[in-house]
Amino acid sequence: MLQEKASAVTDDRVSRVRADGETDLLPDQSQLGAPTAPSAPTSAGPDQNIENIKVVLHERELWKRFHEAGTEMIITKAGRRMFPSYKVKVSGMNPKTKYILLIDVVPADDHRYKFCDNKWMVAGKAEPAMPGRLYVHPDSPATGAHWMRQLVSFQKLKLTNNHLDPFGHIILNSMHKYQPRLHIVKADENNAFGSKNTAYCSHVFHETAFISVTSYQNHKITQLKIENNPFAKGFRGSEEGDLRASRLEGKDYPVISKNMVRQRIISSHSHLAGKLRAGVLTSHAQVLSSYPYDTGVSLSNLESQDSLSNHFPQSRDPSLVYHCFKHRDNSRHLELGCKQPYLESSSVMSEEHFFRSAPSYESPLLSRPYCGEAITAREACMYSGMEAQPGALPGAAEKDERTISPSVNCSMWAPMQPYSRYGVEAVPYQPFTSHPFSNTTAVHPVLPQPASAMLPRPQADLGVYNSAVLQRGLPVIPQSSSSSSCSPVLTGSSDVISHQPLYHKKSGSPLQPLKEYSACSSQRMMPIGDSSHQYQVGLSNAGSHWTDS
DNA sequence: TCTACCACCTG
DNA sequence: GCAGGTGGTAG
Repeated sequence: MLQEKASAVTDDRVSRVRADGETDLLPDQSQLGAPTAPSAPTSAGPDQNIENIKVVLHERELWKRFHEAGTEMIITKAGRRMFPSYKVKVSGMNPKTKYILLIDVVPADDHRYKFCDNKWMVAGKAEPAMPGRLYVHPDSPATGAHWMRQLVSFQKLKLTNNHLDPFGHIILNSMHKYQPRLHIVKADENNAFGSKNTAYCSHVFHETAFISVTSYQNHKITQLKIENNPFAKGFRGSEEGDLRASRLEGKDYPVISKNMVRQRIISSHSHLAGKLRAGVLTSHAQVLSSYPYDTGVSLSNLESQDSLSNHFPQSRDPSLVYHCFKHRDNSRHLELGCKQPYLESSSVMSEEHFFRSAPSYESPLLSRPYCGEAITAREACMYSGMEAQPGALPGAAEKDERTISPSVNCSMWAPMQPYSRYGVEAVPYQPFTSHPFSNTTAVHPVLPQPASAMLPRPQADLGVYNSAVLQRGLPVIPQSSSSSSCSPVLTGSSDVISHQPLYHKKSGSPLQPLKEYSACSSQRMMPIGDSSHQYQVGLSNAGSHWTDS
């Protein structure tokens, strides 16, 4: 089900994940001017060659076209797919090793934007981050051979602005900038990760960054979508799609849409105003400089190309950053049963400041009291084990190369930081004290009640696999158009949280993947389909900088 | 700014 | 024929 036919990806840039640890590896430090040496992905351990994995973004040229115009992604209550779709070509995997591929979408910065004068501008502080969720590829876990055989498509991933989304879609705030990230996790013997020697790599393609909107702001983006998205074909064939609009209104002549009128007016006004003000058209310079998290690192060679042309205020550099981590912790067995067991969703809210600063999020879903420690914990990660349930996932057997996860229960929970912050504050190869995806240095054992337990929906229980994990886990701040990171080794702090059940399930509510819900008569459960692959991640907020609004 | 609905389209 | 993905539009 994944993937459409594999197609050439020659135009895509290969992520610089190099086994030899060459320049492709761009640890944070290097970006910050620190010594780069040690950043080589820790290839510690036998068969830990996850750092050799290369990922090429499919249709990179298309992504770049969008990026240059300032990519916008529609978010709706029901969930909207991304276009272009996130598809990658993976190579360098061990054909027989099982991997889990997942995506998370993290804030690119802590700003809220507005589309003004035909360009995006910072419009204030970002809203508190939405509950972080992960989208685990439906084929996970699968062997390297499986992943490398064809394109890996995440086209079914959906974005929503519904804070209480019951479908497991990735929740975002409108008018905020986000950065999707791909994570490749080496599944352990139980088709999960978190146990000893678990390693993962993260890949960030900066051209996939976007601003979430409820309706398109930039007409260029609208046109790019119409021109390239097959589902929007009905809007093609006439001057800027106006003819179709006309037809919809029962007219034979083109009708100029509000959007176009607005943009045309804005455009001309901007053009004029710019000339009047400075004698030249406005540039993005001021916007660029407004980024607090701009590392100020030299926008190197690789990146500047798009940062200059991008309509987004750029906060980082487009080159490829690579980071690898290896989870050493033996103490805990963190399982991600993508195919089988879906993890119960963990609480989305993990930080006290979140509640203080963002009361609006205190929905019934999230308002459960947390224990003090949990509240203060900024980087808590949680893992909880669960009974194996082999074969629970229908259809799993059909996939020859994939294995059924005997048991799963994994949940990570930590605050999310704006993506770009990593470049500024994160320490690249800092040993993980918690989850592989977490780059936090401190993990607090206490966890809040899972908000998911109160979710009135099916996927609330699903794998929620907190991504804060991922968020924190990606230390790197890619300053390049694409970046990768491999985890050094997780230093076993996972057990710190391991003894704490992440979920407090209602009795009778099995911790299973949503997929199974369809076959399960358990209350609150209902079939959801693909969305089950989207996991809730920990809350994303991280710091005081999110506190506002 | 956001939502629900629409006609049109793909698969 | 159907389910579901599109952007446009009214409100």
